[in-house]
Amino acid sequence: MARALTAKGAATRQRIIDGAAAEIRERGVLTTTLDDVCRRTATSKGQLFHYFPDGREQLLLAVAEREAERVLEDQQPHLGRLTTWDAWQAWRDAVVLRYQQQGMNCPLGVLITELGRSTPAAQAVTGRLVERWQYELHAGIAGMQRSGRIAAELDAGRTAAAMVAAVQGGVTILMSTGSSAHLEAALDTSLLFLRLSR
Amino acid sequence: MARALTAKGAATRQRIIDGAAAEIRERGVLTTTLDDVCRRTATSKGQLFHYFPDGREQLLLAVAEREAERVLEDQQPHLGRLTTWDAWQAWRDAVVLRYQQQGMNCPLGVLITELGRSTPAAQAVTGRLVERWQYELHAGIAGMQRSGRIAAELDAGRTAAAMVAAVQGGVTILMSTGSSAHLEAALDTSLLFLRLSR
DNA sequence: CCTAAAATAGACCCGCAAGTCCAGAATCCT
DNA sequence: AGGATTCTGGACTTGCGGGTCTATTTTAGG
Repeated sequence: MARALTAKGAATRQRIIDGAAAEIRERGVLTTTLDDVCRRTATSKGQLFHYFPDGREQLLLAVAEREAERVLEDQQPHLGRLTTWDAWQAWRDAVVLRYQQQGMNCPLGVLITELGRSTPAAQAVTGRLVERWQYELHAGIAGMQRSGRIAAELDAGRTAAAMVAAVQGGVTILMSTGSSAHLEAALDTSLLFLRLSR
Repeated sequence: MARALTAKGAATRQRIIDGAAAEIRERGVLTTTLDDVCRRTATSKGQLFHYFPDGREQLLLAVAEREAERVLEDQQPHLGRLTTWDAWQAWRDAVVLRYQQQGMNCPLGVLITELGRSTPAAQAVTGRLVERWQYELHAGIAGMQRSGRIAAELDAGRTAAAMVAAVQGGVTILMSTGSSAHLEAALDTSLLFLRLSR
């Protein structure tokens, strides 16, 4: 892809991704058409296929990558500094708040279910996200172990994996029921577990 | 729906649901067309719309209800008899096995994400499933508390909610990455938590 | 400036799949 | 038996949306 891209072109391309992401967040992947994206971003089909020659699928993948970034960004700066119990609590609150605000639309989740089956590229996006997320939690737990606030015997890697799963599940349930009760229970129970292990 | 339904008619209707469910399990909701279902179940468009006047959406909802039943059925008899640690372990193994076999296709999950946004009926299906699932786990925990194997102070309801979320998340990650590591970590950590609390 | 490349516009094509319709076969009921 | 009802088949319509094509405008840069 030795593609020449002027500043204006790059801006348009980004505008398309952002607009598509917003549209998807509001109305879902399935009901979002390329014409919708064009209307919203004040672009034309020509431009869309100019910047995404492989069409819809390529655009969705770009959106998925962007949304995956957001997932982690929105947990910062807490996620990167899980060195005290207060920090863990702040992180927990940030996660709950973020997903309560997003409500029942999880663009990333739907994108993955739509793309994941066919494209290995989409699977890679999810894989990397889960990996990074788990890595951050792992680092947090390990740090707390070093400072003696969590028992050293605890398997930090497995516990981090379990926490990622718990949050993911809480979000999924929030998505389909509208209630954040499960997400909160999952987070609180996870934190309680970390405390208990000591 | 004061609809007359002969025995033959009811059988055909069921055959359509089963065939659609199988097709969806194999190839996904998005790529399953009504013609696919007709071909597989040796029926015609006429029949399909005869039994599901509201078309595709109504059929998908019926399939979702059926799949929701399966989710709980496949965890039995373990889920109903969580009275010993061995039983919990057997349940854990059953869940892991079931989803490993299902692989990356979670018909229910995709059905919900496709239907959930629009239809409140689909939301109700999910809601009921989560509720019943959580109820069973709650009962199991409460029983273990009564027999003194789990600390009485533990909030059984919230813990059950957290476990449902954890399993759900593990399944979601299994779906998009193909690895059951997170599901297993989530289940094992949950059980460890129950044991630890004592 | 002037030219080549990139950006933009939007009309058009085309296939697919949901949904319609009607005719004919099987069945129920009394 | 026979009329009503339900069941079945499949050809047909229709709309939507992804993707193509070409003409025009804008920008880069020498």
